[in-house]
Amino acid sequence: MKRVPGLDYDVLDDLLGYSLRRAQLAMFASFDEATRGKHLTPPRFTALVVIGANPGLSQTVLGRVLGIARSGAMLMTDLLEARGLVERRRRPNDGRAWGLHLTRRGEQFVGTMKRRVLELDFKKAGLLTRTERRELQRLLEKLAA
Amino acid sequence: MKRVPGLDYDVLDDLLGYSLRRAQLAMFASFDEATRGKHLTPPRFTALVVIGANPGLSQTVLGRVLGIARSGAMLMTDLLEARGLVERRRRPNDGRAWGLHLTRRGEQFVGTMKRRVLELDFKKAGLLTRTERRELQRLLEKLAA
DNA sequence: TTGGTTTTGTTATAGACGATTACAATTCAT
DNA sequence: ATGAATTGTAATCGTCTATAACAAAACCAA
Repeated sequence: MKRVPGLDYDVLDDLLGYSLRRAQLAMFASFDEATRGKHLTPPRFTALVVIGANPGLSQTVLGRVLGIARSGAMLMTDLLEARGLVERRRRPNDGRAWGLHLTRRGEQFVGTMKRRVLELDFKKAGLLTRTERRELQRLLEKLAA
Repeated sequence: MKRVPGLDYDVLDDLLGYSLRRAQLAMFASFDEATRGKHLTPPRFTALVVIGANPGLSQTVLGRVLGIARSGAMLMTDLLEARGLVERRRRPNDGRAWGLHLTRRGEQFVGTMKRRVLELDFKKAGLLTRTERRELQRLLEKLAA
């Protein structure tokens, strides 16, 4: 979302929320570049990473992580399962919930994507010095808390 | 999107893009509080502010500001017009494009909303010192450039 | 144990939002 | 003057999300 030259943005330039949105769009472009052609989106990437780091978690928890309803987490799981990246396994102690796991192929895929996303994220953040980056992350954390 | 306790977020915690998203959600909550019951969204608010500050702009330019297609800018305009906040006026020198303007009611509404959104935005940003806020905005601008 | 409550996954449905495509009217350029 | 570009519009589609309802399983309280 390039700034339109010669346009008065009025109060928007004073809003932290708007600055955040603009910066986020810039980072989203990096994510896009890192995942081009892989049919990934930030939520899908988040899901894969979290499942990889927390094998066996339920769809309900996945929904909570992503901030969406259970039904949405289920559709997401369907998609990732259809692509052979994730599988549902029965839980021994709970017949209701599935446990989500990465398949071997999923693990390999996520590994590659993590590297590429990290790389591009750091490249874009390369506009900042290391000190600035750390400071930025600290301030953002403070806001989100 | 509250953090799920006891969950491993893996590489997500190292990604600037993810920190930005979390911070943005926090700010979005403020926006929500400021505009509760007014049927506003960030894009609608942006449209109203920009039309107010640049009377006579075209739907094409509005779309460019919002980062959406012309057809979407048109639907947005339809909505705001139906609510009596915006009106299309014929342009003397260009029979194709409409000029967008706030109605009197629109101006009043936007004025109130600007004050409230600014107020809540600053309140949320009150977690930061004035220096921190300025620094944060500077770093975000640098990223988005 | 039993009977009510809660949790989980699932299905169905609807709505918001944006993209793409195609088209007519107008303007622009050469 | 005529072909190209711009603008608004309409129609259609896809993606993502929410809500509501339901069955199966687990939990809990007496």
